[in-house]
Amino acid sequence: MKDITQKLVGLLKSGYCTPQIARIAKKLQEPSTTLHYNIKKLEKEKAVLAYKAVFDYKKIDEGFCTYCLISLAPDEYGNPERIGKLLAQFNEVESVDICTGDWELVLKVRVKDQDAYYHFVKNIVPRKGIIKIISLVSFKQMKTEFVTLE
Amino acid sequence: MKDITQKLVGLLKSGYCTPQIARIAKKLQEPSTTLHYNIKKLEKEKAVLAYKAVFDYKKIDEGFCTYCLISLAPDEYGNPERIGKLLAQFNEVESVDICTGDWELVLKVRVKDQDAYYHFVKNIVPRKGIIKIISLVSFKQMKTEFVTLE
DNA sequence: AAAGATAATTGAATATTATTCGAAAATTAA
DNA sequence: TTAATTTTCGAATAATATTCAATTATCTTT
Repeated sequence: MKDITQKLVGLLKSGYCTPQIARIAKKLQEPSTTLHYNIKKLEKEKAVLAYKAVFDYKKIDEGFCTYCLISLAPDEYGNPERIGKLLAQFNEVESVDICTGDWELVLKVRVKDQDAYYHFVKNIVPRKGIIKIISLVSFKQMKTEFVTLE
Repeated sequence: MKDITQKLVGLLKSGYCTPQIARIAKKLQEPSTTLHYNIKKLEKEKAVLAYKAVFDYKKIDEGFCTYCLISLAPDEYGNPERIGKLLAQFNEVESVDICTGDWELVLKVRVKDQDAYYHFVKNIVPRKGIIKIISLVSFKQMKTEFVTLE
């Protein structure tokens, strides 16, 4: 049997979706052509970056979620974006922010379990420029990507 | 003129989208009916919570983003979910996690600017049960919701 | 204020796309 | 091995997005 699921999840995680114009039109009581026009405008302005799926990550083997607070070496202060860009490339990384304060980078990371996270931190993160990492492990996700769980 | 944009953004932020089966079918070189079946299966299993838009938040007046680390009072340790649930209800809150360590709650918050954030923290967060809040302000978002910026 | 330019709204027609259905193949259970 | 269940997939249909052209509204310039 083909296992399409993995590929499917991979695509839907960051794209390959589209707005439901007819449903929105009904909801807002406006002609669908008007909504079509307004949606295309948002897209043209690049206010919309993507249309995507939000998952119950436990069910797609990404149940272990952490916030990763990263301190950079002083010689990296100049361009935290270098390391940020590097970390953004990993599929396990949901978000990368360059922040104020003691931790110059904040990541949100999703992996299968603690072992996978250990592997992530051990092999992937300790690149030169990173001085210290604090991991805040999520026990329970109550809201994600503006979507409330349960 | 109707200002549909606000309502539109509100809906697309957490739903009212759908997968593009034909496009996925072409990409994966599979019949669209097979993909349809597999997508419906994911939905039935509730592995998919929603289909939604990801925005360039600067362009929809939510350019100010922070991570909010919250310490709870000892008498709230028993059910951090009470406060979590409460905070999850705000539109400004992208995510709520119950975490290990010094901060029992971690929020991701999006508002227009620093003033709006001050208002959020001042009026909304200081509910009984919350002892301390640390705000990590994002200077630059390099990746959000699995979508890379730029 | 007026005139012209630009942007937004909308219905009708068309093009795409999702969905249903049924049959066959594959997998799993007994 | 057989029976039950799940998955694949083509053909037909239903639903939806998109294009187009005309009208209305808004903004700009004088």
